[in-house]
Amino acid sequence: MLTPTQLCKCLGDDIRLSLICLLHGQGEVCVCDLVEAMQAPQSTVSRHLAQLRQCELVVARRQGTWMHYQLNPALPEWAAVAIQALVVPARDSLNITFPNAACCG
Amino acid sequence: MLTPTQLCKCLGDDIRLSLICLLHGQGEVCVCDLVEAMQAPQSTVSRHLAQLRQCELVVARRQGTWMHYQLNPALPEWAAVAIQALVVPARDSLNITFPNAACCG
DNA sequence: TTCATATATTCGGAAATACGGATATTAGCA
DNA sequence: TGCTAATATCCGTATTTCCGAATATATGAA
Repeated sequence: MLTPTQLCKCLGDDIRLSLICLLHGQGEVCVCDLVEAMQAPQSTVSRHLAQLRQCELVVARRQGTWMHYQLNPALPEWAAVAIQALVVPARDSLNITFPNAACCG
Repeated sequence: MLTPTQLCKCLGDDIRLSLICLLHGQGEVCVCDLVEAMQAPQSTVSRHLAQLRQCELVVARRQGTWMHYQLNPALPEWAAVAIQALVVPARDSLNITFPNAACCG
């Protein structure tokens, strides 16, 4: 089960926190969009997504060859509150911009 | 200035998060009490306190040979909210118990 | 001064984490 | 089947973080 220390470790990385920002309030997002938004190698993004999955901060759904990620809708209340508090300032400091197009329609 | 990533990095360690829990809602606490509560070497506790100071999560006040730490009362609002959300579950998962005595009266 | 106490810093080594190219896996399609 | 696209995993390396004994610093008291 998710502990506060684990949550903080997970969010204490620019790439992972950016991914959480991209997913927050967005419903499902496809990996290719996340890779494009991050401008980082695909293996790097995938590795960080795996870590977020491992901590159960996000959940994935396969649709054909695509994977759609979203924030885990069943987060513990305290975790949802903490994430909510962090996302707004993180969007600023990390300069998050959502890619305008969906790669997988 | 404190960024969300920095805050999370700081809190993503059992010792540092425990220190924050010990300070939260306690006013000032002396280092010797923190060392006793943590049951960790003095140099370890001091090093982590320095990191928390560096991020401005805590502030210190010298009184003679003693140092008194407290949560930075001027934290950005979002940081205060995030910490508040984390402290309660952290007290459970980290098994925080405040030492009954003050070493420095 | 000198000593004792409280705390901070240094430092070398161990452990954990991050990286990204290469490769493996999975699914759809011809 | 065989091919392609999307994603995940592997693996050697580089970087970061953590540890705690030893040492340094700062303060008060004798």
